[in-house]
Amino acid sequence: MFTHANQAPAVFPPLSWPTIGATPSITPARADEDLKALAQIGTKVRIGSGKTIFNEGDPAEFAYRLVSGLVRLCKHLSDGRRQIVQFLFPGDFFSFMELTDHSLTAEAVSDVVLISYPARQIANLGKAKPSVRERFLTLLSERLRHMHDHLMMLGRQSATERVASLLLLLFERTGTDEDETLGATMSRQDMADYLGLTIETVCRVLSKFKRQRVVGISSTHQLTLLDRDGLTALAEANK
Amino acid sequence: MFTHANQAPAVFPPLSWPTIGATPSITPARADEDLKALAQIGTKVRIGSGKTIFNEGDPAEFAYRLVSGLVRLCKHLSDGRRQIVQFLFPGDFFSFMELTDHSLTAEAVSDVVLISYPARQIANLGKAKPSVRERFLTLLSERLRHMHDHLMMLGRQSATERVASLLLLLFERTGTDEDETLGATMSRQDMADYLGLTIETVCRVLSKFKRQRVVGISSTHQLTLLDRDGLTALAEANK
DNA sequence: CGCCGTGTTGACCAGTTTCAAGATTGGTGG
DNA sequence: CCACCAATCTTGAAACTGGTCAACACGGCG
Repeated sequence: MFTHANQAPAVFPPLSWPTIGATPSITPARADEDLKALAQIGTKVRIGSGKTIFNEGDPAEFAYRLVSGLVRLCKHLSDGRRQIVQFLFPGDFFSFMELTDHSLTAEAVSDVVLISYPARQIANLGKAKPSVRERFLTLLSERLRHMHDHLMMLGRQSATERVASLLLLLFERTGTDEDETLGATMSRQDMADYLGLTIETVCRVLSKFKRQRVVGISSTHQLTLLDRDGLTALAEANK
Repeated sequence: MFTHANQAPAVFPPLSWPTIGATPSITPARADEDLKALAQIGTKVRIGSGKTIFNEGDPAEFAYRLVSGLVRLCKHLSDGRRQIVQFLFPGDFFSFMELTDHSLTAEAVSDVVLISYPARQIANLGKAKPSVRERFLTLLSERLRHMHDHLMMLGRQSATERVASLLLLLFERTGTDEDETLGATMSRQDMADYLGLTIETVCRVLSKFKRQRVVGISSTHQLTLLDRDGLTALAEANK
């Protein structure tokens, strides 16, 4: 259902840590070791499409790694407004390093398989293995950086730029090449709530992209990447 | 020039870590110890208003703590659009835990005094004292949470709600009480770039607030907090 | 086969931006 | 000390982007 982003033909779960910037102190051997240690304490969980994994405010008793499917992390306002803060793809860790309560709600966008790790054991592992802690820290930093881009997008970019950016992200993270169809599928509402737009605006921009032959839209609303460079040009703004 | 947020009448720099959520494992004694260790490796620096402290992409050779004044962290687009990601107040740490390069530009909003710590020594201190590392990690987590709120603001809130939120933040962080005037001062452009709005919109909203007697605006554009509850109601949206 | 949920499109509307004209303050130099 | 200039803030009017409301299309499912 989902393709794994740029990864060696690995079985579930992906056997590597997410690619992160050069971290000289962490050798591949060490990485594998860490992964093994983690594997010891994880439990596989299945979640149906649309189900809530945890709510904002719940005590953060587990950390997770997504194996397959798509998850959204979002924030809700009392009047129903919603902002999606992050989409999670297979291989992604989430809810690590939460202080005490979850600061976001996690929901399954599709049927999902994930591995849950008791927070307590993660903490212990962190104490025992500095390299693991180091790695989560790096993950946090990366997250922060992505957040900066998201802020810029919501604060300063047009609807066209936003939609183009999201599509690029989706094609990127699912390893979709030109002329391939996006494996991951999400509703227009999800796109809109990630982009700070309405469903209708997302639709209109997608229609425009279709007319411009940058993406294809099938009868079942599946998206095909037709012209990556064209899309990149539309997302523009990148720096 | 700047008042310190809810802090004991302390000399510069504030002698406490920023208040963070309950962290049972860190005792006050330990905290003081950490601060002392940090103080060993810091150097005081003075930066003039408007000057750049570091640019996005520069190698991250130092971490900082703001002593007095106001700093903005921002991202620039090639066409000049700008998004302010965070304002820093006295006592705030920044640029800790950067991977290799700075992901944001830091500029002095006012004349500023800060303490710079060589990244290398911070790393060493982190290795030697897990409690320090723990603390920076918590700071990162807190930052991430605040970022979620900022995202929601830019993605889903009206101009009125945004301006009200920023004012609340400023009054809060500078410890301004009702009928007091905001110590920290920033241009309308800075407000606009934090809020994802234009100068003119910020002006209009502020004028409205003035008419509603929620804030006062002096002839030198200084802001006075008149009705905190009124402002809170306007920021609404909170959850 | 026909309903239901989601996506698409159009017409109209609202909030925000853009453009442009003052107003006010602070600084500079006569 | 005052006139003038530059920078910033404020306000108004018009333009525009994106939002709202509403109709319709279409595929999935009972």
